Amino acid sequence: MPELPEVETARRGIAPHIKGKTVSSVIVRDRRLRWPVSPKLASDLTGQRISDIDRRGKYLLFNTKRGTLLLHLGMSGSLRIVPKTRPPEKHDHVDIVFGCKALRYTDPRRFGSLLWTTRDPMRHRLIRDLGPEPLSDVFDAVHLQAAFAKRKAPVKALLMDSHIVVGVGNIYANEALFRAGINPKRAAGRIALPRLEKLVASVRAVLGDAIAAGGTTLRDFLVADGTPGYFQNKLDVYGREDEDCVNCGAPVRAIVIGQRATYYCPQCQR
DNA sequence: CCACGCTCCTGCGCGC
DNA sequence: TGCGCGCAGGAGCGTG
Repeated sequence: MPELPEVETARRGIAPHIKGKTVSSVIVRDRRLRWPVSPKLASDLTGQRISDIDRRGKYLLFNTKRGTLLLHLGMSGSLRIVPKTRPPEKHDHVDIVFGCKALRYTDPRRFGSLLWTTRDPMRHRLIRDLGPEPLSDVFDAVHLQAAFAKRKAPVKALLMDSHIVVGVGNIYANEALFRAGINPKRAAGRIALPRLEKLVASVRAVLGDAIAAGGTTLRDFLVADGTPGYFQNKLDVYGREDEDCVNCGAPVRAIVIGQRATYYCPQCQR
């Protein structure tokens, strides 16, 4: 499941291959994604030059003079640079062709999306109301304090709410709360400022570490596939039910919050 | 405004 | 070894 570090790694991986390049054609083999790929996508995109690739939360924004392609990898989406003649495999939904190379979008579970917009992408309804980037200065304890005020929902659920802060998926929410020593069930509105500061630092550290790890394993190009891959062996609690807490040795507990698997140390996290 | 639950989908792990 | 069941999960959206 691509989370923000994986999306950022994907962005950095593909950008050198397509920045400044002009789309020669678009092949849509399977329109079925979270929202059906528009029949007009090919004509909208063909002939456009990709000026740059931005990221907002887990959305990648492929900017052109005429409009922007908003791309979300969903749960199982991935992007690869392939020779345009490489035969497609199962779940290869879309090729965006640049000369002899193609940017190939693959998505078995079809939770991803490709949307074309001619308006200011920052005003697009999917982008407009997103919370701050977790690695920016806007994301700080005071912001969390305001967003959490009077909220009784578990802090983990709100930490994963993209309207409060973008890019913190299930795995990193678990990890950040562990590092901050905060119980994931705790009512968000009942966490004092100093602990929110610790949470902010933990979110930054967890995501920053993962991006750095992705950067170091970046090969000839990139992937954004399944699990955190390169980061997997650095997980302290996620997926470690009944194993020893790396901090105190108590067994890691697994519960469900908001229908999502939640792992924490009942000793270290209060 | 807020809380919560439903939904989409397929690969994979597990139990038998 | 094979089969079938159920889980996993981002995030938009509907409901109360």
